[in-house]
Amino acid sequence: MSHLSIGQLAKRGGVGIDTLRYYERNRLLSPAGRLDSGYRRYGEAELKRLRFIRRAKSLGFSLEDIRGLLALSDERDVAKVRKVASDKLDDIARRIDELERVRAGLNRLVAACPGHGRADACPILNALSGEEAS
Amino acid sequence: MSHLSIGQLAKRGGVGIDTLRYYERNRLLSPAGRLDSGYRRYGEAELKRLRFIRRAKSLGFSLEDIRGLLALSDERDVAKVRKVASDKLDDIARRIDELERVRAGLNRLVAACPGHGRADACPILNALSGEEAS
DNA sequence: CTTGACTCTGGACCGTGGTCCAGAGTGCAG
DNA sequence: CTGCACTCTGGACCACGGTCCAGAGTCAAG
Repeated sequence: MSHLSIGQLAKRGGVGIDTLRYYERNRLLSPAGRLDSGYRRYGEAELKRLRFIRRAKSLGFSLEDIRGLLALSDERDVAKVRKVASDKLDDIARRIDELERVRAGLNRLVAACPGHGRADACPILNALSGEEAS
Repeated sequence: MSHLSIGQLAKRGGVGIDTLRYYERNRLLSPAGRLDSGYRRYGEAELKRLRFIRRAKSLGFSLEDIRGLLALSDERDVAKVRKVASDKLDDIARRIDELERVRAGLNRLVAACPGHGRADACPILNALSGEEAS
């Protein structure tokens, strides 16, 4: 059952050993057991859990989010899982909107800047130091 | 010329006193001078520079970017200013693309999840713990 | 048995952008 | 002159997600 050392799990999960110990400290992933020596032992369940964590992270969930998702998954609470995912989606949408807003403003400035000539005529510098609101 | 105390500059710039001292430590904004007591004194130039910093920050520039922009502005190097802004625009576009990618993936999962029923049938949990790549 | 690779622990450190603290000194209004 | 608000310094601390370290102990192949 628990046939993986921490190094082997790290390799199979594509993370560093320190990351696994960090996850353990932060109650995301604990070893299935320990040898008498204190060496951690992991099994297939832990590998699956580690992959869950990695996938969720790549979808933009924080480790705290993931701790919640794992708990909901253990409780098999589909409605709450959906809510967490849906909230994260809103969060991502907000971040995109904000970046789009910034992009539009900056794009306008870059487009208006000839890239040469007097500094006084550079719309970028003017917008940054200028009197009027951006 | 240097009629502003740190507290007054902080108020007029909309930042905290500690932020000004932090900017000074990080070579972004230094006082115009000091009183014999060691109290910092700022003038209009520093207020303008502070507003420049705040505007640039709101456009997504890091403090390190801003340090560069301020130097370029002092050198009146319009071409380089334009390049920095243009690079930042690329950076923002990349971040937006990445978020869009994540949003699409998560959106697909949320849309497919009925929000009730067996946990085994929840596409979100399945995607996170599942065997196939997301 | 030896050797080399692995693992253990607790704690320090990274970058980013500040924020907060104690203890001492200063500026200004009344 | 008193009192209170302000400012000074150096350093610690926050979140986030790890990464790295020393010094000691362990495992497994040869």
